[in-house]
Formats: sequence, structure tokens, C-alpha cells
Amino acid sequence: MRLRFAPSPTGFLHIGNARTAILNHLIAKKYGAALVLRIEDTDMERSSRESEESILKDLTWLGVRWHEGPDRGGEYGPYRQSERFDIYREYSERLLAGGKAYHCFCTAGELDEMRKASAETGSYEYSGRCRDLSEEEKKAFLAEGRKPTVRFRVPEGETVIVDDIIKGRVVFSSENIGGDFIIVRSDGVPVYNYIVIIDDALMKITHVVRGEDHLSNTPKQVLIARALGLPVPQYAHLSLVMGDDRKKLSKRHGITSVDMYRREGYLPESLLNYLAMLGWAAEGGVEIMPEDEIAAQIEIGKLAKSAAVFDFQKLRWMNGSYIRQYPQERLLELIEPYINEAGFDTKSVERPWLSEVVALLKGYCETLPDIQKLIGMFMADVNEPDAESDALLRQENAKAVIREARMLFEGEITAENFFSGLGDRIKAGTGLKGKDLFHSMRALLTGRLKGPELDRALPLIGFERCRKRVEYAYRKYAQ
RNA sequence: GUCCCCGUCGUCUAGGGGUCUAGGACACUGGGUUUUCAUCCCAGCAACAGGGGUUCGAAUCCCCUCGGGGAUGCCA
Repeated sequence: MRLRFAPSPTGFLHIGNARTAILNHLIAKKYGAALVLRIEDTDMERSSRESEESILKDLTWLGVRWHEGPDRGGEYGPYRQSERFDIYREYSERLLAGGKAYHCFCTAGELDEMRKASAETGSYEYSGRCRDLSEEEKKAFLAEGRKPTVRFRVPEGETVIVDDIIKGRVVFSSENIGGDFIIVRSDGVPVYNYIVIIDDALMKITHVVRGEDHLSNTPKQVLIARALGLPVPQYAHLSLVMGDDRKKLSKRHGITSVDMYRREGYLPESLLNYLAMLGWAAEGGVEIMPEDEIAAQIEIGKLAKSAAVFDFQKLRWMNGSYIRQYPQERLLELIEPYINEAGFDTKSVERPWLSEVVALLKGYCETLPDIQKLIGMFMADVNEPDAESDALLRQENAKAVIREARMLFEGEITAENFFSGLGDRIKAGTGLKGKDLFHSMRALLTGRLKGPELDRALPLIGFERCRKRVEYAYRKYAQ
């Protein structure tokens, strides 16, 4: 079994393509198949080497592994279509010589006109007007300076049956695939629908797992294969991923590139998990699963036929769950840049202490940068109260708490005993309890109303800082 | 327009003729734990697009309608 993932390097790796790549990777893993990475860069204007590099980087980050590709070579290379033009030319010549393809002199402009004209009457199909040009006619066009394209002569009355692993048996007729289609542009560069099937055959691909948007074009590819005597792989067309408006996922739906998810603080494991499980369910309805387990359970035929809406909420939830389970060292490493970004220098503090802080805070993070909202209560000397804490601290109950705390910090509270029973002491002094007491204490000592449990946070914040914060609050609110 | 695909809670799905008064997860709502809060636990809300068949029996099979999506490019 040989699989392939064939992105076009015309931008960042998109979530939809990432899912296709992940599924290919997982299936390859399950069956011990080879995964080929092929770069489909025949759109010379839009393709770029930078895109290719970023796609490879994103795939690697996600954990997708391929066995053959432009970066590592392989028996069936080269793996960039732009480096295989000689191969395609041979096939084109064969098609031309056998009368299975012909030169078409229609210009892009003329084609446009024809399309427009037929838009009013109904369906468009290439007229086939260059199908049977005489040598004189061809010469005349050439003399005009026209550069011909090569069109595939679509056989009449032929049926193409695609036995799709996901969709089932899909029947097409050569009558309604739009007429003879272009396989080589006027500049000599071949077109996707033509060479994709050649490469799949030459690279000995046995199973093509790709997006459903390719299903309608599959008969064209099969017809090419028949004309060339090439084998046709097994197909599995994946249903598309859509935005919440049920349109194909695109930029206006928010963040749709893998690159952005990385920067927004998502973990590769959770993105892979989420994308891999979009479209089917594991045994027992388990949602969070390590890659190996997903690979063990996944089956192409079990994947849903219907399109799935991408649910950012669920991804967030899943990511939070991964953050909580993540190996501590690795998490610390990944989350550190976000702490620095919030304006705190992680180099200036003790590593074990920082690790404890992160371990405590990770329970409150769904994405890595979520830590920025809470980290100040540990890193800053005096963490300036945010708006809601500020509002609370201006209330009478809170002022009582502030005064009581100040008294305690000046008297009986010491670095040794301050956090054990601090609440009880303030309670005894003020007569406050429950929310009135603890919310005020939280605002006073952390500057935030939300966060980890005080008796776990306080020891990490430390006596000295708490004392400073009490003093600061006293002057600001209660003096 | 034409061709192709699809249609179970708001979302992802389980279900492949009786065990379905349709199960799980996210979200939402309400409780509980945490002497406070975003974790955690429990409970609740909520769906077989509509209409015809087939069958003793249909979410499951067939047809039609409607709805959604894709293709129809000298993009992939």
C-alpha cells in the first residue's frame, strides 16, 4: 500500500489540507504503508518555494511523517511536478501521436466569450471547434502567432465508475464532464487533472485519499489513465471541512492556517487529534486519544460521507485537556515565550519555582497564551488589580479585609505561617466569610478575581510580595 | 443551467430493519466539590429535513421534494 499527500505550494498549509495530510499519515501508519509527499507546483505564478517550505514545516510540526518527498528523495522522484516536465511531455506526445489529444488554437479570450455566451442559454461545454483542424488551418493559426494548448479528446459514450472507499460507487458519463479539456497550457506547462494520474501511476500510489472537491474531476483523470494505459488507484474522497455558515472553510471564518494555530498557542497533538477525529467516532465515544491509538482505530471506510463544521470551541476544549496532561518540562518550554511576551523575564526567576507556577496555572489554560492573564500574580511584585478587582476593592467589605490583613502582616503573621490560616484570621477579625471574604482576599493578594486556589497560589507568591501588595492596596483603597 | 456528493441534538458523531421512550462528546442551563473563581463531579435541555412507498415493523431499504455542498478554469 502506498499513499500520497500532494499539496500545492500556493500559501500556508490550510486546516482542510492538514486534515487530509493527517488522515493519510494515520492510515499509512496503521497499515505500514509508504506515504509520498508530492509538490504540485504547476501553477507557476502562485507557487513558491517559501510556501513549500512552510508547508513542510507545518506538516512536521503536526507530526505528519512521509517516507518519500522533495526533501528526502526516494525511488520514484523527483517529487516536485515542476521537475517532471520531461516525463509529462513524453506522454503528451504519445497522446498527440495517437490522436487522443489535439492542438487547440482558441485563445483564453475566445474561450471566455464562449463561456459567457452559453451562461445565458444554460450549460457550457467546450465546442470542440479545434478538434479536426486541417494542416492549413493549423498553419494559419500559427502564422497569426497563436500558441496552441493541448486538449484531450474525450471519448464519446464512455462510462467511468469510481468505486470510492468512502462515497461508494459513483457513476459518471464522459458525455457530461464538460467536453475536451486542456491538458497542456499554451506555454507548455501541463495541467493538474492530466498529470496527477500520471504521477500517481508512476509513483505506484495504490490509494488516493483526498478532498471531495476532487471527486467531480476524477473521471477526467481516469479517462487519461485509460488513454495512456496507466493503472488507476483506489480512491477515498474525504468530505470537506466547513465554517459555521456551512461554506467551505476559508479565511473569513477566522484562523484557518496551521501556522496560525501554532502561533495562537495550540499544541500539535491536540490539533492532530481534533482534525483526525473530525468525521468519525472511536470505540466507546472516546474523543481524546494519542496518535497511536487513533491510528489503530481509524479506518477509511468509517469516515463520514457528509461535510463537517469545524468547531473552534471543541478544539479549545481539547487543547486545554492536552495542556493539562502535557509533560511538565515540555509544557514549560512551550509556554515560556508567552510569559516573556507578557512582559516578564523568565530568566530572572528560579526554574523549579517557575515550573511549579506553570503546573498550577495550566489547569486554567485552554491555549498557551491564556497564561498571560494570570502569570502577573506570580511574576509581578505588585500585580495591579484589573478592572473587576479594582471595583471590588473599593467596596466596604474589601476595605475591612485590607485593613485586617495589614494589621496581621504588621503583627502576628510571619513568613513561616502566613498562608496557613490567613483566611481564618481575617475571618475572625472582620466577621466576613465565604465569597465576601475570599473574593476580597483574592483581589487583594493577586489582583484578579479568577485564578488558582489561594492556598496553593499564596505559597508560590511568597510572604514578602503579599505584604507589599497589602501595603499597596491599603494606600490605594483603605487609607 | 448541467453533473456529482451529502442530509440524526446548535456543532462533531453512535446507529447499518426490531434491543431507539435514539447513545456519547463540545456548547448551553442547573446543582455539587473547591470556606471564592475558569478545573473536577452530577443532572438537565436538545435531533432522525418533508412526503410517499417496501415491510408485521424503518433513523436504518427505495422514490420524489426540499435544503446544503462540490465540480463545471490555459487553479489545484
